[in-house]
Parts: sequence; structure tokens; C-alpha cells
Amino acid sequence: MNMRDLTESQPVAAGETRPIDGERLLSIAAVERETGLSKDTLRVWERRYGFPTPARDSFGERTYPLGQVERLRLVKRLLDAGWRPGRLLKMSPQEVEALADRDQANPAHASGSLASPPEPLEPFLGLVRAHDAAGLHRELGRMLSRLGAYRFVTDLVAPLNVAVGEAWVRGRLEVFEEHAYTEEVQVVMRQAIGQIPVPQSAARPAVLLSTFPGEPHGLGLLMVEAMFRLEGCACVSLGVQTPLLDIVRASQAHHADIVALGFSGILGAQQVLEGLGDLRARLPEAVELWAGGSASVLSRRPVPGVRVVQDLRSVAGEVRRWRDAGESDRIA
Amino acid sequence: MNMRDLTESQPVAAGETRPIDGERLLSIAAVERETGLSKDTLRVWERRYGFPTPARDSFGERTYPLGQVERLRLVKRLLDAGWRPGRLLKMSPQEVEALADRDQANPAHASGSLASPPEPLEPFLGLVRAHDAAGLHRELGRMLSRLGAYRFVTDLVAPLNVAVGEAWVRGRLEVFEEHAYTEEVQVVMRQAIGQIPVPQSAARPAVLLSTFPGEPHGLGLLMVEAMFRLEGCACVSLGVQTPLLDIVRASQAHHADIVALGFSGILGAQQVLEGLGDLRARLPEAVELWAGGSASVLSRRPVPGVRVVQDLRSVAGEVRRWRDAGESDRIA
DNA sequence: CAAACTGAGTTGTCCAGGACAAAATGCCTC
DNA sequence: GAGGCATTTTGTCCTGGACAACTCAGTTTG
Repeated sequence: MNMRDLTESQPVAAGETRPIDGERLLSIAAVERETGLSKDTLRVWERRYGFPTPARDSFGERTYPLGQVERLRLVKRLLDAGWRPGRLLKMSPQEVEALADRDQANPAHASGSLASPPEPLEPFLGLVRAHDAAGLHRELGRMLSRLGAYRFVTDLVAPLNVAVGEAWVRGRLEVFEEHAYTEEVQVVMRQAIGQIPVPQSAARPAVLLSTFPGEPHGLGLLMVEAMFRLEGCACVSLGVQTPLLDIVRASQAHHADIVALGFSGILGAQQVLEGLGDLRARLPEAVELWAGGSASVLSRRPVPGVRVVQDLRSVAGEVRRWRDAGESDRIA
Repeated sequence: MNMRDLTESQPVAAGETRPIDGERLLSIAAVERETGLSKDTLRVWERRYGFPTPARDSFGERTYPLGQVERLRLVKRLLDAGWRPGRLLKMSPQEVEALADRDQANPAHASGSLASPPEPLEPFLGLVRAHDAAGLHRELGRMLSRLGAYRFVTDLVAPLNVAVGEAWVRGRLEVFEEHAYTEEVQVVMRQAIGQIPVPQSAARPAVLLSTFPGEPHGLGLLMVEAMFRLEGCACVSLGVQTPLLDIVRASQAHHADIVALGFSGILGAQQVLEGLGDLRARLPEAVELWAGGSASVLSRRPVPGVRVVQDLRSVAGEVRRWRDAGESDRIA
């Protein structure tokens, strides 16, 4: 049993093809889970680009060696960074890896970041890389106390998320490191929300928060929730991945004035636009539909009747607008 | 635009087939998202059982009317409760609905619940049904203070989860109600964990917590985390849905002694067993692999080298066992 | 010179219908 | 009833074709 080989040394050795005797091979379903690439995509890549090249088991079903799965994960990462599969899959594994290392290489999505970040982020990234969960927790808690909930969210967590996301697409961070980071930040974010005074029960606007199915990123949701709470809104969060029909029902049940959805960019452009359009048509006109998050589709192609809130800081102003506008035409 | 029809009246009218002019139809991908049934399954049901019967758009692609999606959601719910599709799909919509209402109807999975629940659950279920998120939060917080973290988890949250799960399969609770409940309980659970004193940094055993991809249920994870923390273990949670390979890497990076995974029963039996076997083979022998949760596969078919922890209460004993056994053969 | 258009190439998803392992069920024996 | 064996059920995987949606480079227009 070459358990050692698989667990100990992990030199991100992409591109090995040999199905070593005794090596555990992955089914196409397993590869879908590990990489996030759909079965359809995996099959069509094989047909078109000649990669991956899974072996077949005794039933004629695809079995992927670990090395190819690693390479697929790398390709997926670059795909998310704006590269196109046709080019990546024609390159040799070495070339692809070199590409991932280069910094400004990303063809699209040139990060027009702020000139000077409001708070230094490096110490926190260092803790993530050092796998010091307790330390990260401690330091985040300290910053929350120092900055207060509002500035903690806008000046630290938001830019930190961007930095972590960028580090990830550049291969500076492993998936599990990003997971551990997200978890720790969530804990402190909930703490931050918990220390905001609870508004009176019938506070308005009443906000319903969630994400679409397939969108597992809940951190952005927590950040907006903090913003809404700081403005004295009544918030109900459904957590992530609520089916569309249930969002509609929940908005009725909770008498929501605003339905706020988060988008991280994982969902395809079409899914986002179709979903928002669909939801818009199913919600009463009086209920506002807000969409936010890092997904670039939102700003590129506006959906009628959907308010795009890119910056967390603008939530306050938008809530004020809602309240000002409301006095006249709302009766309830 | 018959927006009204779609948003206002929701008589759970299953089984209507007419594609009303102007009604928004769903693509197969959208139905997959709404129902949780895979595209393959939807197509094969259509072929075999004659339901659903989607219309086709101008490109020849399936378009599902809302009524059929509702019926599919109902069928999915009964499927999870132990019924078989062949029978459900041959029945008329009315028969299926009647089935959902009946109580002890469930053919398999007869809930062998405890004789007397330690705490009365009805008040909490009432708050869930009344969509009183703030009230639920308040009452849970009160119970946390009254019972302390340990009894809060074992005597209230755990049975409450079971009750909510049962109410859901019986159609007593909507999906969004379950989402709102889960979210609120999570908040209080994190609060509960936060009030447990932090162990010294090098505390042992070091526990890594997560779930497999496809397993989005994170509440159980929080409950075990509370149990571990109460025993003075060092916990690192990766949140839900971590790819297998990343669980392995994380366990190395965090020097985990125990990898604990949660299973809610959403994942298929095969996926669970294959995943656990695979992970077992990839983890060093010294690292223990614990599996818990409501998934029935765990108890039915044990995986060699995987410790099944069904009851939250037994975590304490198991940790003690680990510590006792450790003195002799562990060096580090 | 920017903005709008156009056409070629790329890419993910959808389709049909066949196949089969894994799981569940029913049947038979002890 | 408990335990082994045949049968049915059921989800997933297969092939290979099709095409809408998207990207991008080149061109025209205001």
C-alpha cells in the first residue's frame, strides 16, 4: 500500500498519467466533486482536447488517476481567473503551472484594487498560511473590538476576502486554507452581528437574505446582514442555497420589504440573470430585489427591477432612500 | 402579466400540466436546482414512468411548468422518507398528497424516537411555523443560558433537529422554514461554542471537522464541535463540502489527531462508503477517522478503520479513550 | 477615435436511448 | 421468524451529435 506517496509528499505534481498498481482511481462523479467540473464538461474535454485521459475499469467506466485530478483542479483555478480551456488544455502541465505562478498574467479581470488598503492585510494572510486558526480568530476578534462592527466589515473583512480570493486563483492558497479562513471569519462576523443592538420587532425595512442554489458562499451574506443590522433593519437570513420558489414564499411569510441576494461569481452569468429575472417576475412589485457580491455579471448587465449594490458602504444610503421613498406610497 | 397568480395564491396545486400562456417555464437545469433531482433522473423518469411531461421550447429543450415542479418536490420529499419512485409516480397527484399527510405511512424508517424528550419542543416548532425568527432566537438564547452548552446541545438542539426533519418529510414544514430554523440555531450554536473557554493552544486531541462535497448540512458539525470543545480539544473546522484531497492536506497542515465528518443522509450510501474508504486509505494510520450524523448507512455497514459516533453524548467517552490509549504509543 | 456591428471560432449544456451495477424486494428454505 | 438466492427497480454512466451562448478580432459607422 503506497499510502505514504499519496498522503505525505504533495508537490502539486500535475500531469502524471500512469495508473500505478494499487493507486486509488476516482470515478467521474468523484472527479466532479473534487474539481467542480461537471460530468458533461469532463467528457467533452476528453473528446475535444484529449485531456483528461482516464483509464476504464472492467465496466467500461472512466477512472481518473490522482495526477490528472490535480491538473484538472489547477486548470479549473485558471479558468475561474479568466483563462480559456482551449488554450490551457493544449499546453503542457509545466506550462500551465508556470502560468499560475506568474502574477499579472491573468488576461481578463485585472484587479483594479484600491490604492492603499485601509488596514494592513499581510499579518492575517500570514496566519492563514501558517494554519494558525486560533491566532487568526484572536487577531480578528481584536480588530473587531478596535474598529467596531462597521469598520471591521468594510475596512478589514471585505478587502481581506478579496486578497484571499486573489491568493487562491494565483495558487498561493490551498482550497482547505481558504475553507479554514472562511470558517474563522464567519465565526467572528457572527460575533460582530451579535453585538449590534437588536432593533424593535417591527423595524422596517424587513430584509430577507439568501443565495441561489449552487452558490455556497455565505460570507458576503453575513457582511450585508451586518450592514443592514447597523441601519436598524429587521433581518431574516435563510442561509445559502435556497430554491427560488422558497425565496418567494419566505418573502411573503416574513413580510419582506427587500430580498437581498449574494453572488460570488461561481454561478454562470446565464444562471444569475435568468434566476434574477425569474425571481423578479415572481415577487410582488412592492418588494425590492437587491443583488450584491463580487460577480461581475451584475454590473455588466443590469436586470430591470433589480438593484445592484456592489459596495457594502452604499447599503446605508440605499436603506435611507428606501425609507424616504416609503413614507408616501407604502401603507401597510 | 399574471404575476399575481404566481406570487399570491400558492395552494400547493400539484399536478397541473397546462402551459399557461405567459407562465414562466423552467429549464431542466432550473428544475434540478429547485428539486434536487439530477438531470439524468428527470429524463429517465420521463421515459420510464411518463412523469414529468415537460413541454419543449423552440430549440427542442424541455420546459417544465411550475405545477409539475411542485409535484416533483413533493415526490422528492416522500422519496427521502423512504418511498420508492416507481410507486409514487404511478399514483395520481391527489393520492401522493394524501400519502404525505398520513403519519405513520412511511414504509421504512419508522422513527424509533425516545420515549420522553428531555425538553418540550413544541414551543420552538411553533415559533418556526409562525416565522418568528427573532422570537426563536430569543428563546433559544434563553435555553442556552438555562441549560448550559452541553445540555443545550444534547437535550434541546439535537432532538429539535430530529423533530424539524420529521416535520419536513411530513410536509408540515416548508423548505424555507427549515432554512430559517437552521440559520437561527446556527447563530445560537456559535454563541454556545464561543462561551466555552478556549483550551491551551497545544491541546490534544486536535480535531479537524468538515463534511464531504454534496453534504451541505453544517449544523451537526457545530454540535460535535461544541462537544469536542467541552472536552478541551483543539478544533479546526473547515466548514462544509471540503474535497477529499483537501481534507487530507488539512489534516497534515493542522496536525490533526482526529478527522471528524458529518453525514445527514443526503449523500447516497455508496458515496459515503466509497468516500470514507478512500479517505481512510489516504490518511496516515495514526489519524483517527470519525463519522457521525443521522445517515443510516453508517450504522448499517461499518467501514474498517472508521469510528462511527452516532450519539453526541458518546463523544466525551471516545475522547477519553483516545487520551488513555495515546499515552503509550504516541510520541510527538 | 470610440462605439457599434459582424462573423468566425469556442465552449458548456442539452438530447436520445442503450446499458448495467447497486440496492431493494420478494421468495424460498431452514 | 432468520438467512441465503433470484428478480425487479432505479440511478448513474455511456456514446456521439447538436446548438445556443459566449468571446474575440476585425470592420464599419457616428
